[in-house]
Amino acid sequence: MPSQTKKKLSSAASAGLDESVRLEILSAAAEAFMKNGFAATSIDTVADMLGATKGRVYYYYKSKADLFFDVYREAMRINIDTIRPIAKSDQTPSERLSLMANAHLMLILEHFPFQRVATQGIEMHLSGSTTPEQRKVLSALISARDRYEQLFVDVISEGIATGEFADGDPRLKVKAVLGTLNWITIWYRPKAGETRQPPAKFADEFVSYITRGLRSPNG
Amino acid sequence: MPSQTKKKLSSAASAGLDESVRLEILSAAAEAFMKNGFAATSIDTVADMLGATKGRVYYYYKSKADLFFDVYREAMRINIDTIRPIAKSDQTPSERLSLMANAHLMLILEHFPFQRVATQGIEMHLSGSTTPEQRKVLSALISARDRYEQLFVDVISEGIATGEFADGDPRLKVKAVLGTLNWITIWYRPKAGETRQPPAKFADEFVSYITRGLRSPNG
DNA sequence: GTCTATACTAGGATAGAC
DNA sequence: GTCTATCCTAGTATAGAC
Repeated sequence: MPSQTKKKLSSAASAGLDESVRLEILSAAAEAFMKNGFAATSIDTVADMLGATKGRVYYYYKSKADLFFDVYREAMRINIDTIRPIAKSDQTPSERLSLMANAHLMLILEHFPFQRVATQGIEMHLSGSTTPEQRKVLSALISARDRYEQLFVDVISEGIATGEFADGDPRLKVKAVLGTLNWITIWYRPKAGETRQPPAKFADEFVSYITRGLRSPNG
Repeated sequence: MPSQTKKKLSSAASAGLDESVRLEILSAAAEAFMKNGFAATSIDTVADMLGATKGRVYYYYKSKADLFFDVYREAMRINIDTIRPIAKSDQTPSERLSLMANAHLMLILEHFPFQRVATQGIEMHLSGSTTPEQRKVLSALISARDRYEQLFVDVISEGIATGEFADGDPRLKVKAVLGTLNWITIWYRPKAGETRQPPAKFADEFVSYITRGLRSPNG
């Protein structure tokens, strides 16, 4: 029996349902959240972008918050998967950090809507009015973000230890570094057409600002 | 006739009405917008914080957008008034820039809700659905922000010219600098009680990161 | 000037048809 | 699985009393 229009597949693989549909919804949602923020985005709008109606969205996600959370989770997954190998590679701390900063910047540009959502923050939304299950999800996401930042903290701590980086609190330094980069999601607006343009110009400017900012004066 | 409960005063001074009430509303609004963002903030909430009802707020502001705009305007006013004198003082570009960065950081901490609102951005809200009058206000605010950033651009350009700062696009460098600082409004949450604590620890960390980041390698 | 209605709409969420 | 129809709440904004 070939040619069944893809049905549930192995119920094994499915925490959820049709994976490709889920991703389609996810990226429409990311774009909507990027443009209008969480509160101002309606499920109707997301559905419209898919040429569908609410029904479709609510079949995959039981609430707007869940949808938002899943966008955030996806962003963190991408980031950790990309940056971790660099953080763990065997180069000097300052070499690794340059590469990490550069890669993070590229991730921002390539997955702009997702990264923008990630910077909107999650704590602030749904103040108080969250269900217990959502609280659990929320804290899982927060700790994913912390794990991501920890990759940077570790490399910077090493660099301080070797004397490559200036003394100081590595956690604050990470905030400085990620602030430099994540702020891009606030002021930069990629033209609709241009995905994946590599604006080498500003990548270099930012990365060298960061590495100089960290480097020890007597390094 | 003494002891009139403060009435309209000289109608000359009043673009608006009672100034002190307006400021009270403004700072309650700033706090609400900081916590929940524009869309998720209701006028009822703002009124509650004042121990009043909507009526009071709508007497001073004809829409939520106007209220938001006024918070933003106030933030820019504070920033420009504080930073401009430093930018125009007669010290070396790198001295001035350190002072400007430090002052901007202090402004963030002292007027946290206002600064947080300023970083939420204004363009994004009310996409499309704005009245012509609001569009005018909006573009006035955007140009206030641009004037503020220009203070930094000018100093950095000078510093590049003198060789104190590394070569590169001054506009990008400003984004890097302000990103480092403004990002604080995203991750930092001041304890309810502590206004005006001067966490000298992290001020120094950030300011020296910034100055090293800008400085010419052979400076 | 501030309050208490009240009108009006957008939008989250669900039920049930197909 | 997706759609249509509907419920229901929250929240903007206004009118009119005090």
